[in-house]
Amino acid sequence: MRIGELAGRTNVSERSLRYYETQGLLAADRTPGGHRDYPEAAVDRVVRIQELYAAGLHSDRIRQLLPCMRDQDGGPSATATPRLVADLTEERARIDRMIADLKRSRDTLDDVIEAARDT
Amino acid sequence: MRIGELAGRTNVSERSLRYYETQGLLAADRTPGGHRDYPEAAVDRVVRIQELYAAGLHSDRIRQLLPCMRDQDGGPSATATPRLVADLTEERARIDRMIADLKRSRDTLDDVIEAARDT
DNA sequence: CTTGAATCTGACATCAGTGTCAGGTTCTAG
DNA sequence: CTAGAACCTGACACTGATGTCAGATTCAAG
Repeated sequence: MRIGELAGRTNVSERSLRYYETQGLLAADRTPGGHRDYPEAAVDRVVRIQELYAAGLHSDRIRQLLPCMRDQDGGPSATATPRLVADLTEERARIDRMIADLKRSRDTLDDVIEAARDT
Repeated sequence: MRIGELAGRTNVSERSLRYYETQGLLAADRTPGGHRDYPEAAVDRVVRIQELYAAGLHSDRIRQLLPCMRDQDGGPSATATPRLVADLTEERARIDRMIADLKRSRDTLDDVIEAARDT
C-alpha cells in the first residue's frame, strides 16, 4: 500500500512515516517511479512503533528492539543480546515508574472532578 | 527553606523551580535580600507538579488545577468550574490511554526479555 | 495525452521544559 | 570583616519527534 493509505489506517502522519524510515524503523519497497510501497504488515509495525515512542523509547532503542519482537511476519529475526536485555530491563523499570506517576495524576484529577460534582 | 534545599529534597533542578514560579505554579517568600524562601508545603507541591507534568499536562492546566486540589495546606481554595471539569475529564481520558499504551509497551519488552532468557 | 491527486526530497519551524553560562548580589561561618 | 558558598536575573541552546511549506515528479483516471 502507499503512504497515504498507511497514514490513514494507522492515524500516523506521512511525515512521521518518512521519518521512521530515515531512522531505520520502517522499510518500504519502491515503485519504479520512487513512491513507497508498504507491505500489509507495516500497519502493525507502525502501531508498535508509536506505542514504543509513547513509552519514551528513542529511535535508537526501538531500532534495536524491533528485530527481536515476536508477532512480526516470519517471527523474530534476532534475539536480544545481554547488553540489550539490560537496557530493556531499565526501560521497563522506567515505564513502571511512569505508570505509577500517571495513576497518581489520574487520582488527583479524579479528586478534583469529584469535588466539583459534589457542589 | 531555600531553593537549594528544595531542589535537593524534591530532586528537581533549581532551574525548574524558578521556571515553575514564572508559570505561577509555585510561590515563594523572599528574604530581604531577594532570595526565595519556601514553606515546608512546597515539597509536596513540587512533587505534584512533577507528576502532572509527567502526565502530559501543560503549565496552564496545572495552574488551573492546583487551587482546586485537596491536601494543600488549608484545603482547596477553589472548586473546578464546569469548563475546567470538562477539560480535566478529557485529560483523564488521555491519561488512561497513555497508561494502556505503556502497558502494551511493557508487555512487548517483557516478551523480548523473556525470549532472551530462554536462550 | 492530459490533468489533478498523490508522492517525492529537503529545509526550516515548533513545542515546552530543562541545561547552562555569565555577571552580579546575598548570605553565613569563621 | 571576609571569603566562599549559595542565590539572583537574563539570555541562549537543546532535545527529538512532528508540522509545514516549496518545488518537482509520479501515478491513475478520463
